Amino acid sequence: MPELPEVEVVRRGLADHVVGRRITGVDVLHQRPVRRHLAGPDHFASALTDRTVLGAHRRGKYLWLPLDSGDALLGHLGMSGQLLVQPVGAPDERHLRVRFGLAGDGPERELRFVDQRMFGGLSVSAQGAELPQEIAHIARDPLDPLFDEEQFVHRVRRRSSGIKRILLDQTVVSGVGNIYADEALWRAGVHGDRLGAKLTARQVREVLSGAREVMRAALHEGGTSFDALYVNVNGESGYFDRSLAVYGRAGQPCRRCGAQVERVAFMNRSSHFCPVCQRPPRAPRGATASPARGSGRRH
DNA sequence: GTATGTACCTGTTTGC
DNA sequence: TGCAAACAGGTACATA
Repeated sequence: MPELPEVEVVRRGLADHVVGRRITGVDVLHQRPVRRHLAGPDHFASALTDRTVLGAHRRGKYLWLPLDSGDALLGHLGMSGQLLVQPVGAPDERHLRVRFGLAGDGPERELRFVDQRMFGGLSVSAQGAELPQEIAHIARDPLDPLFDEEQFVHRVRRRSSGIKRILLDQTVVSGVGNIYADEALWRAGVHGDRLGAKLTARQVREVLSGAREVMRAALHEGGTSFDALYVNVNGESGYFDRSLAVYGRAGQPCRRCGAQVERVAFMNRSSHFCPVCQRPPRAPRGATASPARGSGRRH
């Protein structure tokens, strides 16, 4: 599942293998991945054909490729999207959605957008040189040199939502998904249900620091991979999943204290945490204790 | 402006 | 064995 490190790995691959090449043709094999291109698949294809890719940029989990037309190809991998560079004639992937012909130095290639679950998407943005207007609302990510840490602390502490939900809000901080939110919170020793407004500035900084640590580590190892749904442009998976502390480790011992990692439902997905290292907030007056969470103390 | 819940998707796993 | 339900989760959107 692509989060910031995975998307950055893909961006680097695009910078190496696609920038400087000309798009010779576009084949939209499924309409859903271009649903955000409101002018339709034919317009999407014609706006890209015979255009040269000038760069490969990223904001959070969004990628965009400025073109010599002044437009940009804007993309998001969603949950299962892949951008692969393949030789012409390579067998089609099972979930191949959009194919781009590429000409330039060396043999002809294809850029392929493969997406099993089709949460991802591609569109052509009219703004190529700068941040596309479609993603102007996406905040900078924690690894961005221009990320404003003080503003982040301020915004988190103004919110009365749980810190995990805030971390997943891409308008507050980008690039954090379910996996790295759990990992960052574990590193900071903060439970995801703790309200932003109830955290100290120091705790918010520790969560941010945890996010940076886990993202840097993942980036170093080429991204997280669980089920072959995430691969880089060469089709290679990352190996970071071996280093995850809580995500996907329910019932296994916490790597720090040995307590059993817990998994609870959260926003139609899962949260993983150590009930000892990350003490849940006290239930509001009148609320009953959640049996899934227990007392928070297991030793 | 903020908080919260849900639709969108498909392949795999789980349970009956 | 076969079917149905649950599950995975990022984003946009609707509602309060």
